[in-house]
Amino acid sequence: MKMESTKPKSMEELNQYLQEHGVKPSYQRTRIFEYLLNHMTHPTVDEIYQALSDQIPTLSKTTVYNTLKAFMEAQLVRMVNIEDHEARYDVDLSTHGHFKCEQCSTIYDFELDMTQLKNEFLDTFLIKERNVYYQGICNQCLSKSKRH
Amino acid sequence: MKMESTKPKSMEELNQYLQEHGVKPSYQRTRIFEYLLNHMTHPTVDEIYQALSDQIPTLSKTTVYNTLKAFMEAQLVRMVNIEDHEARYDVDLSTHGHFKCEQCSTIYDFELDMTQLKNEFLDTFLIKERNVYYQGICNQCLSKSKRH
DNA sequence: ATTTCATATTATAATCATTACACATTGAAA
DNA sequence: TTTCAATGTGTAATGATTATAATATGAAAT
Repeated sequence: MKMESTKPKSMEELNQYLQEHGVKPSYQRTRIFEYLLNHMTHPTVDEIYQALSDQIPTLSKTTVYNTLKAFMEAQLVRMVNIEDHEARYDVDLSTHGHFKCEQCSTIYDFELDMTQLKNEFLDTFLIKERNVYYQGICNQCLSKSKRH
Repeated sequence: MKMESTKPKSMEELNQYLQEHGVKPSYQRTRIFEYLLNHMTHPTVDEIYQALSDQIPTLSKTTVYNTLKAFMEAQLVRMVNIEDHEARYDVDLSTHGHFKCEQCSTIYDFELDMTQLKNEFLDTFLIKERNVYYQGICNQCLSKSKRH
């Protein structure tokens, strides 16, 4: 099953997807994965916890941490460390870079052709993960400040 | 004054360099900058503090934090966030990527030609900083494990 | 159905990096 | 030498994450 489509997924579909990827589904895990699918804005642990604890009053923040760790190990999510001291999570596993706007704090995804980057030095290295983080001011904030 | 050369710098030279870049020199600041120049291994705050507190017994970790913050604002150092929850610092301001070995935890610098990365989406964005972080296993660790 | 047992969840406490704050020190200008 | 701002220091507070121990769950075995 592909998770790319924007069509809402049923709990059954999500459970099956988790199982296929070696993660035993549970109510909490499924709901957390569902949240990540519906909020591809690189949420933090706290954002996930706050959003879901309304609907799942017993939810523990530890569970969110444990679940994201399990997702990471199963390679279902990617950690985004563009901010200091706050891990963010991304279900979009396609190759892309992240741009963080200093003003509005939005994190944008952008396409990235890594194959363009040749590097002889790393030829003898085993590269498992590539992260590209840019920072600056996004076009929205730029046009806002121009208007004043 | 260029700080690239590997030749040891006198306190006077370092003071002058800091002053030129808008940082008022003090004994602590000069010694911390000297440490960064002599240890381009992307040290953490704690590593800097531990190393220097022997020679400067009154040194406070807060001073290390404050000093690095001042260096950052003066654009004398670069923060490396390749590890979760631990900022590292780099006096090498040239364009380069960082590779972290999962096994030996060494952080390698590698050359990087960012101009190769074209991206239309970001054309309207103001990019101030670019960070490229790779992870995997370095050639040293690879050859070690092959031998067994 | 009941027991068993591993796994998942939860609440709490502990840890670690970082920041805030209040006070002490320095160093240069008046 | 007085003054004043900037710098340094020690301690406490913060915030994210991890460790731990107790409870709950859920499936296999009886």
